[in-house]
Amino acid sequence: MNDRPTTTLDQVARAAGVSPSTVSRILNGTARVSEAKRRSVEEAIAALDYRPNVLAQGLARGRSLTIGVLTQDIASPFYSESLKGIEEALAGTGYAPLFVSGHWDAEEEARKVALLVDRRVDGVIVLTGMIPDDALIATAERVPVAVTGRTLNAPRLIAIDLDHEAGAYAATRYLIDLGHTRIVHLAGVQGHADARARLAGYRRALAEAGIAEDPALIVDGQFNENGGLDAVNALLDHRVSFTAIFAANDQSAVGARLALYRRGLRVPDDVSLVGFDDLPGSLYTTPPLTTVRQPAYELGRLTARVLLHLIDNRPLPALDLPMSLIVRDSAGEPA
Amino acid sequence: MNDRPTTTLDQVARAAGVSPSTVSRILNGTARVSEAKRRSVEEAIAALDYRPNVLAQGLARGRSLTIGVLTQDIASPFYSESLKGIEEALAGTGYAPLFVSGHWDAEEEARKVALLVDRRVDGVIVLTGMIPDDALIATAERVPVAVTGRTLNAPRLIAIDLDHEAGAYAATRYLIDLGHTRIVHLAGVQGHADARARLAGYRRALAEAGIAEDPALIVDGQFNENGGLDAVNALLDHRVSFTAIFAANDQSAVGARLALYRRGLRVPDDVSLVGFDDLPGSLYTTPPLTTVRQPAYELGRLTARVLLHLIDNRPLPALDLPMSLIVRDSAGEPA
DNA sequence: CTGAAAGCGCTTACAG
DNA sequence: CTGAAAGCGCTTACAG
Repeated sequence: MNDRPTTTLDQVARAAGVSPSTVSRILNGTARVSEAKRRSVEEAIAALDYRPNVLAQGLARGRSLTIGVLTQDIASPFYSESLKGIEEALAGTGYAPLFVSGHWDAEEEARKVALLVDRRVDGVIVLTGMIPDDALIATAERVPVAVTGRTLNAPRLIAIDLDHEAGAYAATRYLIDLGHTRIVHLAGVQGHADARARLAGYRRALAEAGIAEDPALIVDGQFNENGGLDAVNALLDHRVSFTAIFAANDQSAVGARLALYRRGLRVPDDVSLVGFDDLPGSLYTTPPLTTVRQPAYELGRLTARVLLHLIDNRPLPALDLPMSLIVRDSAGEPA
Repeated sequence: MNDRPTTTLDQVARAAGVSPSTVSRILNGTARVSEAKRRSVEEAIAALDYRPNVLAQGLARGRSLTIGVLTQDIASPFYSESLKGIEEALAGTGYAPLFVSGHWDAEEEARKVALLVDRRVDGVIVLTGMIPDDALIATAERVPVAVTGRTLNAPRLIAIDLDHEAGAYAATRYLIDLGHTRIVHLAGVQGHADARARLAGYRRALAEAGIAEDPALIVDGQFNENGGLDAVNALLDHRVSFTAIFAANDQSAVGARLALYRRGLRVPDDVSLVGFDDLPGSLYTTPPLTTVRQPAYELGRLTARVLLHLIDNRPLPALDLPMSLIVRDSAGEPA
């Protein structure tokens, strides 16, 4: 039942009284064709409502016109912005993105990448993830790959990273300049390179300001709302004193904000809060969140562009994208 | 540069000393094969690291093993939950979802659907959208389609809708039972069927309670944060009196909440607020949002399942999914 | 400019 | 059980 007869190039050729080769040439603008034939082919195409079979084209040309994209969670508020950027960069190029999710599991990521390769994608984009470098290098032997969130050098592979350490430094430094010295860091998931880099930036800012690091102030926020909520609850339960929180991402900042709200602590009057990412929703938290903006959309767009260049063997564009502190209303001077 | 030589089925056949047909049969378990040949083929596959070309399989079998999914915005917090449900339902079936975005523009949606058809997807899922019914019915002549957010009857097409009117009724009724009579409705985008149904539910609840409808209380929230923010600001500027807000979706509720915050109005002490959708983030707003839960994830999963059944001509599962009021902390009795 | 032919990498009746 | 052959719907050297 699945098949309604689709019209094929051969039928068009017959209807127009020309050879299939000619139809193909007209379709692809791949050679000069007499006006008469062109016209009759175009008429036949219109009359039959012919649309080329992209799969068949792919098989014949040796390229699928699809770009595989490994994200971690299709519904992630952060990465979905990057997906949007990828969509945008691919629009009008003939390439379609094929999205798969790895869920931060190295094995699942590897399986999903294999699935992309099985479908003969013309290039692969990997949005961070836990998949080991070697696996990436190995797949780059079959197909060009562009990966974000790590530094890596290999043939047919290009890695784009942002300076998370610098972003975290700027955020922490901002709080210090405001007068805070008891600054909590809601750390990200252990093992994530981003989480490590952000912690390092926090530490560097403290050290530079001559503020001794207090291990009690570095807690696990798990990169999500619930992690932030639990961590701040625990801090409050243990009567740890602090005047500011630097969260490793906006989601954990939002969780922290709710914990404070529940205890009757005001932001920023009682506690200052700074996040990381600048999710679309962070503009509308109460109060709007001061945060480090990661250009997720632009990152997606750039990564896709770079991959296209890599596929066509063209010289690559510049790869630098800035992190920037966005000052809104959630941080102020200590009470 | 794009092509590292990939090993083909023919090479496997040669290496194993059998015909290509046999290799294919073993790959697909489509016929009995002698143990000896099976073994040598399996060895050859392992030795050559052979992976079938899914595109070529698709061409030969007349099915692409991909399901086209038209969403409106890949980064929408609501629809991305449905995408996740679709992913989940398709996992392990051999089908891969191909996501495209229509951006609430009927023409773009039609173009994107055409793109899916060009790629010979085996089925199409349309997550609401503005594309007209006829267009959907026409594409159903080429490929099975499952569409959400509307009611429609046609061959090879199945429509799944939720009862938005009932959900809105429940929300409004809840506020009325709490004692509110001056209830603002932050309406959704004009022309969206969902928006109309939710407005209707609001009206029915008022009418049933004998509360006269005040046109000044029905304002445009545009289904997004900024719309909710602007609308509530305008209400406050014009000194319209109200004690509660029923927003047509959570995003506009969040914007409304920020407007109230900025004016120093407390939620729920001064103004009660109820949303619609139950986005993942609504659990973490301050205060956590009372809202009507739309089972977005389950909807995506069900839609994908139904489509698979349609493709295989199997009897369809039940299509009902409930809306439910989730009571959290943003609504209370009027001051 | 244009057609016949071979080929892309598979599958699947058709014979044995 | 298994192979040779034809076919899926295109593209692209190769000749004219």
